[in-house]
Amino acid sequence: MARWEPGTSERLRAAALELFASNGYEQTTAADIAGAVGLTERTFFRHFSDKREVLFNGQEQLIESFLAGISAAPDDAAPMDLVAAALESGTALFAHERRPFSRLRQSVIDRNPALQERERHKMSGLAATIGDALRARGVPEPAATLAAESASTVFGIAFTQWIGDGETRSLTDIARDVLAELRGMVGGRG
Amino acid sequence: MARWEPGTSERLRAAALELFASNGYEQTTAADIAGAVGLTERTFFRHFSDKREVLFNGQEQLIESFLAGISAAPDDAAPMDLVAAALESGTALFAHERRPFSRLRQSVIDRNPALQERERHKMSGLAATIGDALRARGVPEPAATLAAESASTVFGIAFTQWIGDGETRSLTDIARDVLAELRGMVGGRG
DNA sequence: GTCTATAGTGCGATAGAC
DNA sequence: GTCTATCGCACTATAGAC
Repeated sequence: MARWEPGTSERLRAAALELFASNGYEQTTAADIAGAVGLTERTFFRHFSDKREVLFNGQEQLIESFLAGISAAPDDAAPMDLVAAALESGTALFAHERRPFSRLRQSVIDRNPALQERERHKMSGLAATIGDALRARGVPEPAATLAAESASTVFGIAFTQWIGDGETRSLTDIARDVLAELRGMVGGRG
Repeated sequence: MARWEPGTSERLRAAALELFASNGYEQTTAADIAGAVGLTERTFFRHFSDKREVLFNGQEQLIESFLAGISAAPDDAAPMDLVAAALESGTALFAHERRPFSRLRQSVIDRNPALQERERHKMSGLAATIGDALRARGVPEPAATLAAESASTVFGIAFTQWIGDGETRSLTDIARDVLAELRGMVGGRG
């Protein structure tokens, strides 16, 4: 019998989401979350560098998935092809069953400016990492940054649609449509 | 003779930038900044809702300038024409003389993750406001959001170039080039 | 202007796993 | 013995309430 249960971070995250959803983010202290899983505030901060992080940890695989799509693309792929490849791969993580969880989490974030700020920061980090991958493949500036930011923007818009009321399409399908819309809008008629 | 000096916010902002630049953001307390201009910590927080805000207040005219460009565009302008108009107008605020100040301010931000987070948040607010303006002009979704985010991205990339070492072009000229690059990249050859 | 709650840090002590 | 997760306590700064 272990002295400490495994998966402490996961349990803290689950408890945090639950408490944030029912009592509000600001009304929930770090000590409340820790207490809910039988730990102390100090331990909470060992697992998460700050209180917001408890809602944003575990996104590493999202980044990895975007990067995997880029790695798998053919050598002669244009920047926008790499964006498409990254989106195909990155959006595949969001299975239909995940929608209720994503909706709940987003509703918490949408009600708090500090959390929105952190969310933007994370999306920005995603774009930066994609940009690095593109530059590593030889995409020059400013194309690499433009492409990376476009991928992040398309993902964000698609995600918002995906968790929208009554939406049933897959995130991947939505992202394809949004990307097509971007191509049409920027490319124009000519 | 006034009871207190006018331009308190401005003096606090100037003192803050100076202290952040020389001592670091985290090493500078709100009380330090207030003390530097003969005020108390409490007064600092009456002028700025939080410590980071002291570096980001005063960007309202940037937003207004972007919106003015959109308002002035012809009725039949396409979304990307509106992006171009917004950028022309918004970038015009950054006169050459402002470069040293912008460089110093950015160097402070670049050295602190919390400030980068706030910066992203502000850029995000800019994109959201542009998006509102586009929707008000009848641009549908997701084109409005895509265009607004593109404007914000182009501005960000152009700004980074503008404060780069040895750069002499105007921000407006750089933004034009970056926007052209975006058009070329997304539009592709066809 | 004062008072207070909370976020977040630093450090030493403890106690199981190995 | 080492390693690591936890606790407990003291502490500062932010930020908001009064």
